[in-house]
Amino acid sequence: MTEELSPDLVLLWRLRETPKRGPKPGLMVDDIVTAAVEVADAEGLDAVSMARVAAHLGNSTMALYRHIKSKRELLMLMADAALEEPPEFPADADWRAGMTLWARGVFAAVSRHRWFVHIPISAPPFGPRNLMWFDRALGTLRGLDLPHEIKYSLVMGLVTYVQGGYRLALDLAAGYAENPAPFSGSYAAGLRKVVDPHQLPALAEMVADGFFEGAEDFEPSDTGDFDFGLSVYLDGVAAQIERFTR
Amino acid sequence: MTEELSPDLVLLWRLRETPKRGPKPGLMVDDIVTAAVEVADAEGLDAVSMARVAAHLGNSTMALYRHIKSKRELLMLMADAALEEPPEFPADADWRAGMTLWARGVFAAVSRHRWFVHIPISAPPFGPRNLMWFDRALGTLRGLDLPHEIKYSLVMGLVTYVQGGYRLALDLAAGYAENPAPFSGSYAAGLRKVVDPHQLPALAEMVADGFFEGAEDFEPSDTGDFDFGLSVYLDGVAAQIERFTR
DNA sequence: CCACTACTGCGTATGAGATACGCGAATTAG
DNA sequence: CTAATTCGCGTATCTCATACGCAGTAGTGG
Repeated sequence: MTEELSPDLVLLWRLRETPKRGPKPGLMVDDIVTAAVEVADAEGLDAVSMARVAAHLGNSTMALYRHIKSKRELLMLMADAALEEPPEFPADADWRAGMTLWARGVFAAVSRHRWFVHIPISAPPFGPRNLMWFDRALGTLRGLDLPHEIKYSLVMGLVTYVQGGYRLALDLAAGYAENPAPFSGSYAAGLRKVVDPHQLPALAEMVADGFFEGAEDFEPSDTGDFDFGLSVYLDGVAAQIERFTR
Repeated sequence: MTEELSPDLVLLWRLRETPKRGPKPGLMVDDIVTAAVEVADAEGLDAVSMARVAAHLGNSTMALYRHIKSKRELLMLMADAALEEPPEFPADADWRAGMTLWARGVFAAVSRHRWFVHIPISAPPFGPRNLMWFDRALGTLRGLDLPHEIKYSLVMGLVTYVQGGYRLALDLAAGYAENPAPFSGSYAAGLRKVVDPHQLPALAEMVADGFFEGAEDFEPSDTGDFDFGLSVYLDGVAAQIERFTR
């Protein structure tokens, strides 16, 4: 019954037993991942090439392939490493406080590793850190008498919303930092030029009222907008909980 | 006062006037974008290289650069092209029906162009189609006496949630199609091997109850999960509307 | 202590991809 | 006609991921 474990799983959970024969490895998977994370933190995900990571380690490019099958695998490992350990959640917090803390925790981790949101996802969460965060999110609903399926869906929604929101915020911030005025001076000025009140009535109304005027600054530290969005989702969660527990 | 328009804007809105001198162009921006979209539809976003798109058009690679400054620009144009025209929304629908229709419309468009969710966003929405969809979303809140800022935030939340949800769903489906059993047989089997009840109590509980057992199939046609998430968010919107209008 | 075996690091080579640069041909304004 | 443009595209450079295989190393069984 000791079924074969998949290579991805072995890698993510560092389950490979150290070989008896052969030379001592001068390099470990963790070293590679750490180096890749450092490169990404400093210069962004695009700067993470096998050559770049190897140089950061003082090794040659091809040495990495002894420990990692492909760059895809490296990215998968980075995605787990970026999430760090989730913080301790107070046991007495209700679900809403818990989810808010959870979102802030994700924000803290992602802020330190902004490239996280760009790693392509191709499989359900499976790394140790990913599962830890998933567990903590589920944990906020502990004690509530909800079907597993509802809990799961509510948490998946939370994950989706939080990651989507951070991705949008960070992308805009990065785009803005790189090119502060993509559309002739300002977003508002650009909109005024192309928005036709007949074609886009609702938008035109906001433009006319000057709503976009001050909004040049897309700093993600400006979490006000994001927090509001989160509270909207949490209001929805509250409604569902009420519906199911009454 | 005729301020200079930015190149991106000119390109997105096709505002460049046709030059008087020189040979007739045998190629237009729209041809290139259409070809790129066809390639992406058929073989995915990774297959979209300048060479591939040019070959699809029967032109040489470098010919494209006469019309497009960089691949980034091409992707930007593709992102707008993928969104097609939004459908007509019934005028008598309330905001909730409107947002639901909106989400379904996005789903329909994205389903035809699954690569859409992978195009990196680096600036606020500005293409004609993007603004059209944005306007329609704002339009669902017409007639409600809400501050612009609240409407804007509610719509941004909707966009975030819907795109995030589709991205997740499509990525998992793609990953599953490519590698149906990434973790020794099944997700459930893999989880059973690595989830420690002391480390991950909430998750372990679900695993023990067999919750993940049947969930091998990550088909995005399975919109039930997504619809539920959307309804959660819309419940939140309802709560906000109630708070602000009464 | 020796041969064997399972490993290690890494050099070389291949093939794709983006894109700078600039040439020569086409087209029209004056 | 001549000069001003603008077009298509060939050539070349640089960056990457990665297949392949060699040579050296450390336990192991004789």
